[in-house]
Order: sequence, then structure tokens, then C-alpha cells
Amino acid sequence: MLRRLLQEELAAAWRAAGLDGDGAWIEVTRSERPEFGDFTSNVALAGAKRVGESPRALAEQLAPLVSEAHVERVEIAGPGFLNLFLRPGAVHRALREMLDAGDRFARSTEAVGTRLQLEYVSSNPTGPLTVGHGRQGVLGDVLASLYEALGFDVEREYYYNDAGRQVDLLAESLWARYRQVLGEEASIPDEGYQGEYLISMAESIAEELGDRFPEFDDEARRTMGAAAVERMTESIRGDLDRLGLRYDHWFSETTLHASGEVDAALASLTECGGTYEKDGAVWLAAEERGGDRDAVLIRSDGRPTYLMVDIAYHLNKHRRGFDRVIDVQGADHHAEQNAMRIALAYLGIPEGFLDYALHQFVSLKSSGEALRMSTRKGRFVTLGSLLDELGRDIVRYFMVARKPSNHLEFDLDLARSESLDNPATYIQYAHTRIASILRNAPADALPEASTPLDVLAEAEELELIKDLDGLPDVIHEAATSFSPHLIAEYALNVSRRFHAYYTEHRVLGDDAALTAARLALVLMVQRAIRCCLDLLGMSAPETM
RNA sequence: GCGCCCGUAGCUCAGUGGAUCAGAGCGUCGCACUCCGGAUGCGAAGGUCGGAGGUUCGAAUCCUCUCGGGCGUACCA
Repeated sequence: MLRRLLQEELAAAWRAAGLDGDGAWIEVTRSERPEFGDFTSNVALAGAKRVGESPRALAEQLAPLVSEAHVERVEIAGPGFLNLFLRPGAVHRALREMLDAGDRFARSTEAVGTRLQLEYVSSNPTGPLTVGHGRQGVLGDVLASLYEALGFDVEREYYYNDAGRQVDLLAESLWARYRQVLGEEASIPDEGYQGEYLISMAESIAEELGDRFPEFDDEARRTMGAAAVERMTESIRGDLDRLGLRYDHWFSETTLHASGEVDAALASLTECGGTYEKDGAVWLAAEERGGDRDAVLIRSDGRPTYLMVDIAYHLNKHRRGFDRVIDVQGADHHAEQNAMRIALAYLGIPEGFLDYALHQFVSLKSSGEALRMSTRKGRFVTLGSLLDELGRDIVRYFMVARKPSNHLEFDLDLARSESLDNPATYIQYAHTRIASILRNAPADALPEASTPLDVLAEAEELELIKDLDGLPDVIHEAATSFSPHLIAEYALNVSRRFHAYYTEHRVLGDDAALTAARLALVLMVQRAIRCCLDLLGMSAPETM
């Protein structure tokens, strides 16, 4: 990678100047404009304070010490930036290395052996998945792929609860719908599920069972609950599958209760001094550790709260031997995170064990109208209906193209567009177009390992190569800052640069040497785009 | 009231560990094809980066205040 290469050379220059330290802190970035060279370093600006010299003087001192192996010349600009102009040969060598690395050119081995678990969606089987779950699912899945690209051993987990109070409420709501279908007056409980999805379910149950449950007794509760959970689980799994989300592990909350892990977690917490009793309930002493307020762990009626069970769940994750876990959650869960961190701190689990990747909500825009989502109130657009209309690729792209911390306004008009106005289509088209070039290329024109690349002299070609060369950095940044949108943006940029290059320069021509080199270049462009599409979970079509 | 997120071009958004940061897409207007997939490309117009102070040689970026929007602030999950 060119950036790392230059970083090392600047560090070498730093040492050659007899300055303190190894220069590992030096930053090198792609230049914004051609007149600022290919890469720029802030070494003199950031280093000035370290050695007590003026940035300008330090720059003058370092510039001549930069090796000429890759750098043609160094210019000092502005307050003391070092602008590095590469020799074309260095760029060609970078392309050669990428070609030689094959399909794994953008992957890293930096984290091999580290076990990471990601948990996302984790919706209970009490209603259909919404577009909000869709965003979380894509976010989680793409993060998982990104971490895999860094070499992590990643496990994707879905946590759910198919028993307890919420399911009872679901059962009662379904029973009320069922009585309504049979022509009776029946009302859904106040905290129940108002969604219309229970109506069609009630219809088929009424047809199947007739008037067998006039009262909401124990048997009705069990039957209704089981029927609702079964159908909802089926619906959820179907949507996840269609969105391309595959899990390694499904974790049922019930097992935590059955195994005694909830009780055990409470006991450990108490042993560590993290709990106290008040008003007949057991509380987490959060304020003592800097939390906003203490939180109930065991209600006065003896039932554990969601938080208590979640603590047991995270203890379970830790026991399973993961080095790190990342929970992907919506912004509405923010408050709970502090309590969880404090609980884990009490239990002596290292701070770096748990990370939260937070995301804001999704609204849909179609000719100006926006819908808010709420499962309980039954107001939402389902993920399923969105998939029906747009398909996996488009849904995934739009879900992940925005920074997670921002609200996502899903532009249905743009998503529906089948033309290249649609960025998802535009990127895929670049891939397809290259596939077409490769199909048209005569067999003897195809590049080989020894194909000379130095005939690639156009500015657009060198820029393209530098872009390709930067992909590993983009992947690293996207993973570690929980920012998969950087991949979408990168893919769009490379596609744009390719389309412009294609219009300006012919790949297949009379000059055999030039044709072979250009084929090597576009092959690499295609590989980079395919890598991004793979990471995003989108297809990379050969034809469209 | 308090906590978190967000306010950047008509619209949707990148950029927010300082300097070389005023950017992209869509929309609008104009231009370019005897040729590898025109489902492409090039260009133009368009913004006092919500507002006001402050720190600095330098702020969309850091600090304070303020306005606007979202989400929390349950013995719900």
C-alpha cells in the first residue's frame, strides 16, 4: 500500500534527521488536489511541537531526507505540509501487487485469532420486522463482514425471547382479534399489540379452530401464544433470509432463566457490592459508579427486569470466550447502555469487551410523506413490503449508505428508479460494464502476471490505481468506526472514476501492450467494486 | 428539567482527532456519441456549513450560550 509505504519512508527520514522517536505517529493522506501532489504529510506541523522547531524549518530539514525510491519530489507548502509527488513506477508497482494478491487483496490479517461476536436485530417474535430492523440488520451484517475482512473470527448472533409477559400480551391481543373475527366485541389490552397483522392471523385461526376458545383461559393463552410465536418467527426468518442476513447462532432468553444464569448473575453482582434493596426491589447501584440513576434489577414481585436478564446474557457472552462483542442497537436503547457498562464493571469484565454500535431511526419518504414506526401501535411499513418492492440489493444499499448516527430518510422515489440515477444500480453497472469488456477482449489480449504496466501513463489511470490502493484503509476505518457507509461511498467514487475513464479512453485497441495493461487495470477495478458489493451484501452482476 | 444524536447547495447527505474543506448524488440548465453496454461522460448555476460569542496564526470541525428537530429519562422490552 502506497500510503503505508510513504509513512515508513517519512518515519525513516525522521530518524535520519536524528530526531527523537521512531516516527510511527506520522500521518500520510491522499492529497485533495493534484497540485498538492499524490500524498501529503503533516509531519512537520505535528512534529514541530515535539522537537521545538518551527514547522517550516522542520520541513526544510526533512524534505531532502525522503528516499527517492518512490518519491520523485517533495514540495513544502503552506505552513509546512510536505507534498509528495510519486514516481509513476511506484504507482505501477502498487497495481502489480494488488493484481498478484488476487481476490484477497483488500483483506487483512491484523486480527486473526480474535473472537468477535456481533448481535443485531434481535427482535422478539411479537410482530413483523420493520424498516428500522432492516437498517439494523444490514448495519450489523456489513460490520460483521468488515471485521471478517480484518481477520476477526466473527460470530453473528440473534437474541430473542419467545416466552413471558410480552408473549402473553401477544396471545391476548391475538385472542381479542380472534373473537372479533367471530363477530364479538373484544378489545385488545392497553399494552397489547394493535397491529393489523394479527387480524389475518386471527382469521386463519378462527377458520381452523372455530369457536373453541370463548374465554381467554390458560389453554387459550397457550394456544394463541404458540400460534402467534410460530407464525411471527416464520415471518421474521423469511424476511431475514430475503435480506441476506444469516446468523451463526440463535440465542433464546428462556435458556438464561432455565439454566439459573439470571440468579447467578444477580448473586455475583451482589457479591461485588453492586446491588442493594429498597422498596422491596433489588437495585443496581449505578450512581456509585458514575451512572445517572440507579436501576431496578428485581421487581418487588420478584421478577427480574429486562436489564437484569441482559446482564446475565452479557455474562454468558463473556463466558463463551469472545474477546469482544458488539451490540448493534437503535438510539432508543441508549439509556440502558450506561447501566450495562456499570454492571459489567462491577463484575470485573474489561471495559473494551462490550461496544455498542448505535444507529438512528428510519423514515420513509415518498413524494414528501414520512411515516414514523411503532410496533406496539401497529404503525409501520414492514421490511417485507419494502423487500417485495425493491429487492435485496437496493434495500441494502440505501440502508447502509448513510452514516448510522444520522436519521435515515429512505428516498423511495430514488430507490425505485431503475436508471443510473440510483447509486446502487450505478455501482453495479460499473461492474457489469467491465465484465462486458472482458468478454469482448480477445483471449490473447488478456493480461498475464508479467504484463508490463508502465504504459499506463494517463492521469486518470494513475488516479484510479491510487484509489484502488486505498481500499484496505477504507475497510479498516469503516469497521473500527462503525461506519459502513464509507464502503458505499468508496464504491460510488471508484465507479464514477471508472465511468469517466471509460468514456475518455478505449480499453480494447490495436496496441496490444496498452490493451493488456488497461485490461489489467479494469480487472482490478472490477475486483475492488466486487469486494465492496460483497461487503455490502449486494450482488455483483455480469450482465444487467 | 436533565442526558444522547442531528441541523452543510432547492432535496437527500458526505466531510466534523484544526491548516490543502465549501464537497457528492438527485433536481435544474447547457454540451458531447461512425468505436469496448449512451443505463455513460463533460460543464454551469446554486450554500455568510442553524444563529451569536470565544480560543487560535488558522474553525463546518474545539469551547460557551442560543434556536430548531429526533430519541431517551419505567419495578416496558
